[in-house]
Amino acid sequence: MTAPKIAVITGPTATGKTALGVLLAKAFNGEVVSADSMQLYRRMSIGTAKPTFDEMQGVPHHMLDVANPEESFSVARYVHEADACVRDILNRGRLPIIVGGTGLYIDSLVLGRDFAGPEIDEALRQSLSEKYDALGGEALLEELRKCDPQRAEKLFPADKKRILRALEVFYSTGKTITEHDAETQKIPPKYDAATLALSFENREKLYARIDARVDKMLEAGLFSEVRQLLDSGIPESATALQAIGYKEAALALKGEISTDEATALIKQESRRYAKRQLTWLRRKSDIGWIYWKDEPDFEAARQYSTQFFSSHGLK
RNA sequence: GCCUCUGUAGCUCAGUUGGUAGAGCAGAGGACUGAAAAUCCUCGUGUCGUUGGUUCGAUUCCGACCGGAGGCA
Repeated sequence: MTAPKIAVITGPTATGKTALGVLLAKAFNGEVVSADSMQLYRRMSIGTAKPTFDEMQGVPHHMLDVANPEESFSVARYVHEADACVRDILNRGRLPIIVGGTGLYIDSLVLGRDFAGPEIDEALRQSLSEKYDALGGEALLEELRKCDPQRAEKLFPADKKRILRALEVFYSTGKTITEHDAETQKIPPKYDAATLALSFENREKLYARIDARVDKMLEAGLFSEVRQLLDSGIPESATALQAIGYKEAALALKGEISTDEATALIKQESRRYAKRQLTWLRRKSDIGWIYWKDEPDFEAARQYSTQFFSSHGLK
């Protein structure tokens, strides 16, 4: 039994993934499955550059608007729901094209990762968090060292999230996260993905494009979108408010920083985000990279992509 | 025109009682298995404005010049 073939289009933010995804979906009888940790929230469209109705050009898109901003989402839930979409598309004889910039989501979906434990024990997470805040990172890292020295070795005291998660996995399943990871690594990839990544030949071009897109978002009404979210009473701790553009706009709306400062911050954070995305992607060897020179050249990309997908057995 | 202050890393500045210099920010690189647009780790050579002088040795002291800020006329 061989893994079903699917396509993936990824790359840092503002490189034209959405447009290329639609273009290829039309060429390959495909449907788009978004892999974006923020576009999946409803009422967050401008700041997440969510594809508009026109941009979709009739191509079905999945995993957009599947959660409310006040909900907390997770990779596990993404894999669960996105995988159902992918199977459904395959069953209907069409090609699933995963489009997005959230590397962890893409990898987890493609590899068919199974996450440790049935559900998050919110009470346990909460108590560990309080303990971390009270005793400090070194103390919790020491606690982890006693049950999972290998994992503790890799973590730094300040990495609260990962220390807590490692402890959480051990306390709720009795198995260390190291053991769990080793087991999931043995599982063969669930899908045979042909992965394309978009970027620019030089960093300045990418950054200029990001800056320009932020300006467009502001013109399109990012601030009023954020205002509406805040007025709807979503908690400040909501994952959705960690989105770049939203957290900074929220600060400005509360009067803590000026709109100019917010704008500059949004641009800077977006650039840093793109850098992290590149770091994530660079370690992967089996990616077909498309580097734009000045502007995206979708005709050239279509040719390259068609060839790339064909060589991976997609048609 | 005169006086005072000032010119050190992309930016803001510290410092060297004379032995060629260091922070924050910016930036770069990396990690990443249930918050991932999140979270975390690492990385600082630059004609110390230019040019003369003093000195074994000057970015540090002295002079001139150039640029900036303020004050007096």
